[in-house]
Amino acid sequence: MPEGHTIHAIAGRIEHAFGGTRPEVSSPQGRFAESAALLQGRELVSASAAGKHLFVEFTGDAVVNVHLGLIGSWVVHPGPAALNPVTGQVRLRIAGELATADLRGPNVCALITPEQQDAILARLGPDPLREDADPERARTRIQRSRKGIGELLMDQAVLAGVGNVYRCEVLYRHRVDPFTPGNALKRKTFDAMWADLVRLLRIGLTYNQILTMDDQIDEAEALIAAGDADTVQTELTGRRLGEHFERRFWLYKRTGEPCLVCGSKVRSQVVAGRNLYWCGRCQRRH
DNA sequence: ACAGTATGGAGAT
DNA sequence: TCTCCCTACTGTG
Repeated sequence: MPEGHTIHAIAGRIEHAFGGTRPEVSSPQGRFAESAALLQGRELVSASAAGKHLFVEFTGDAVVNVHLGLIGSWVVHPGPAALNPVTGQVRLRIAGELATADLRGPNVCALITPEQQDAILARLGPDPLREDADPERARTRIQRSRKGIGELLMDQAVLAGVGNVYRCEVLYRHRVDPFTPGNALKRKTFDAMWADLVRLLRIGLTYNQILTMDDQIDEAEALIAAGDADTVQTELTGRRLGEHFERRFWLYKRTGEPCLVCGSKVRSQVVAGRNLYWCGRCQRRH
């Protein structure tokens, strides 16, 4: 269930739970056992995210690089390992007195060096969730490309952290035809979509849920303004995953159903390896 | 029991 | 463009 907001949320929880401590590191499943043994007894310095990549840094220039892929998950449970029995395929477990974090089904779980981490960072486009993101890098690449914007948004070298739901929904929110060539996309349109992604991903990160409907966004921002966000971000496990708001989108997985604005049937087609949903009437080149 | 699905991406062809 | 990997859960027989 991971787009960039999920990965940043996990990094925050890992750092909050284990930063500055020397947790137990193990691989109940066995597939990361050798590396886990090397990390045992070291201090966990920090956890951070870039796009959909997660980095957990330990002392001694050891970095665990995790990529959840399509089906991975990393859940931080309250309480020590003794109170959290292993179930299923746990590739990596990090456990301390206060929390236990179980990683399952990752696409990547590897022990790397800081240099290798730099190499990964270098090939990622700007991440709307990072303060150091430079949207001009993404804009330049898009405006030099003849590929459709619906394809470019999924290219992590162009823009890091956006996945299939945010791609479909942000294009709809700005009424942009997904097949608009990058070099035909207006600068103003890109700037507006980038600003929107920054906003949407932040809300998604805070509530552990992708929200793209205006009424839900307004409600979430009101809760954040009222201080609710502090509660959410300091909880070990975050909000009960996906339960805080009703699951509802403009287009995502609504093939054949009426567009919520014009009523014409939502269309879908595989683009960049995943199902793209769009409205052929509302979304235009601009 | 088995098939199908999932907010991803790499490598082969 | 296809094929494969990773895991858990849902629906069907």
